[in-house]
Amino acid sequence: MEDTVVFEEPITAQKCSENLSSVEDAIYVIGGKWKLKIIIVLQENGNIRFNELQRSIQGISARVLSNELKDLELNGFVKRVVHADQIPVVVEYISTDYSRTLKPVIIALSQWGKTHKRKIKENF
Amino acid sequence: MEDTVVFEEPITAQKCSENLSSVEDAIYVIGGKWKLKIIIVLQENGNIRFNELQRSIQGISARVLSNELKDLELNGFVKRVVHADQIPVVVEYISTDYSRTLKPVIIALSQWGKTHKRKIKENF
DNA sequence: CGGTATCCATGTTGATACTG
DNA sequence: CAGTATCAACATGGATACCG
Repeated sequence: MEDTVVFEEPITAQKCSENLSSVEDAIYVIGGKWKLKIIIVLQENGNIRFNELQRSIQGISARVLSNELKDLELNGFVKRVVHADQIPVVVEYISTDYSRTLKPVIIALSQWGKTHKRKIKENF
Repeated sequence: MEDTVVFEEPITAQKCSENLSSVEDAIYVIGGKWKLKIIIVLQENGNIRFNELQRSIQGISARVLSNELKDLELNGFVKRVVHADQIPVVVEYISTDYSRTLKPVIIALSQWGKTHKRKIKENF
């Protein structure tokens, strides 16, 4: 009548409202069209400059990127580093340790996205 | 020239653009403020009616819920079941097997959200 | 280069009312 | 109950120009 082995966190009814609120919190900070993408590119590159970053992310405008970066910085996912010793001043963005805690989320999303794409292709 | 053991998908530079595009695909279908929440509630309940669902999801309006459900149905995450034999007609929404493939994503987001909330509290 | 300011088009949402 | 229609309010986003 009962599973003897629990191999992964099951989605139980009790857990679920908790789940819901945690997922809500997560979506609140890393949701939206761009945030995770920026975080991924930043993790890929170690350090990257504004225009380079903009070029890396298809379709984002300077204004939106600028706003997103401010947001991400406030929440501790990104660090803005200014090299004032160079002229013209060089600004670099780097990902933080905290942004690396998102790795499991990124992996899960990436894997799901990959199989989803496969599924979509099969249906045509 | 080939890895003999792959123990977890590492975030490497080569993998990353692939990552990026997969995550993009995922966000495209399950992104936004409501979709994942609806999916979670549906998975929790097995079957649930429209107004019940609306009450379960804090702050969503009937119009938005209706649109989201249509979208989710189109993408195979939700099934709309009409019990025409009852008067007035009862409509129930149930989650599909395909929506269950999102379990790892939900778990990852939920766990991250939980520790994030903890972190935020500590900083005050 | 690394942004910001402004304007404007478009999209999204909320409130309310209404229907079968 | 299970939505839909309508309209107004607001948010978001692109385009362009501009600045230090």
